[in-house]
Amino acid sequence: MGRVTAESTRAGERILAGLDLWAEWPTATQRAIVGAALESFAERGFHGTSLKHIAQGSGLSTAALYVHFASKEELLFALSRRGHTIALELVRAAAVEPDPAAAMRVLVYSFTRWHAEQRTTARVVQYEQGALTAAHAEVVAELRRDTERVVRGLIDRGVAAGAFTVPDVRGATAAVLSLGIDVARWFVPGGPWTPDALGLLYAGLAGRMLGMPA
Amino acid sequence: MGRVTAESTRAGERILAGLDLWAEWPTATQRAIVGAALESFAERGFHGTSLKHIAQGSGLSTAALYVHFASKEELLFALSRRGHTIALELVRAAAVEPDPAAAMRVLVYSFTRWHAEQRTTARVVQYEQGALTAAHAEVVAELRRDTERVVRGLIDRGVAAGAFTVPDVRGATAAVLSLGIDVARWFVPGGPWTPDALGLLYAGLAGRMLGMPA
DNA sequence: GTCTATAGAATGATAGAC
DNA sequence: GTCTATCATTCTATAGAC
Repeated sequence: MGRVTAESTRAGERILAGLDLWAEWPTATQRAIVGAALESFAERGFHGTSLKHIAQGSGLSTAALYVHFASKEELLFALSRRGHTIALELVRAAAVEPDPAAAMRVLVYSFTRWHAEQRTTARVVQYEQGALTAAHAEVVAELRRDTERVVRGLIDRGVAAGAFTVPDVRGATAAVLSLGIDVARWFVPGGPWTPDALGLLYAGLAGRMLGMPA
Repeated sequence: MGRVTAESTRAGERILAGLDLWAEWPTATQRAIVGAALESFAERGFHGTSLKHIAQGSGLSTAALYVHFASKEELLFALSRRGHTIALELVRAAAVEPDPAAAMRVLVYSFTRWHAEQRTTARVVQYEQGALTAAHAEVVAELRRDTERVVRGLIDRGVAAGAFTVPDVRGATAAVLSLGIDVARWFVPGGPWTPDALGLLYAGLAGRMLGMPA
């Protein structure tokens, strides 16, 4: 199994390296604002964050923020959409691998590692949807449905190929996604696992859930 | 396996029936306040909830709330502590079963079903800790550590007895808890699973993760 | 124990100078 | 594009009548 895990790691690392959260915000000021908002939203939540937090975190006045973003909620939306897009691209990149078992290992490795490494972004993505306007919430809901469809499609493919054995494909999809997503809630750097080690561990556990031969 | 799942269901149902969230609040007014707070905290989060929400949800004025609770944060703390205590009692009751495999099935079934059935309470328990004062956060953190210890202890016992095979006991503990906890985030009544069906499904998936013979 | 009224602070967002 | 100043509102919590 050593070879297999090393391959998953390398493929997963390549995928993660190809994703850049910041591509949407080219200027230093934008990045300072988005970075400060990200930190505060992740730590205190959207409603627990005031513009003063974001202003102080980015070294600007509250008034200056409005030159770059129309409102606090628009700032959250931009962040949430970008994070959801990254997560979707991540699972899509993993799912292109033809062998379902290998694809699933890479997917769970990357998805888990991303939730650990980018814990701040992931928290906002996974837990602050309720603060969006209805129209904005629908945009990210569609991205979430796409992500879920990719994972479900891969499990379907694995079952059809005889690589996986699952009692309930939708249930297995929910479980695989839950493992990764919940990492954003509990993971703290400096604990028992590096993001890499956790990704490998969870790839193995997900494989067992899907009835993959060890 | 039909017999085994039926037994897990019955044992889990007995445990859930023995737990009463409301025992701490005997009067109708208290229950109205706590119920309204629970709904709003779960839907909008602590910081997204104003006293007006709670007052309107309970049919009282905002001033009347202060007769029953010292502050909004004390109300959250009372709720969070009670919910954490229920979750701890739940896993403890499941872990008394001598056979590790049976105990784990009952534990995952009950824990998952509780997070689905009591989704409102579970959301506040799992996602609003950050809004507590440092002193109150420490109280619930200790309850969480106790819960984690019970699950870890059961996995240790199963490994020692040869009933489970896991590469990393702490990692397996995190994964088993994550499966149940994350249900509070995504579960909606009326979807593809009843809380009972999801509990059974996840008990099976957790068993596979732990290397339990089917 | 409940109410109306309100204090006192903080909030999201805007106006207008530079 | 950034600032200081400020508006209008909302918030948690309290005062005092019943």
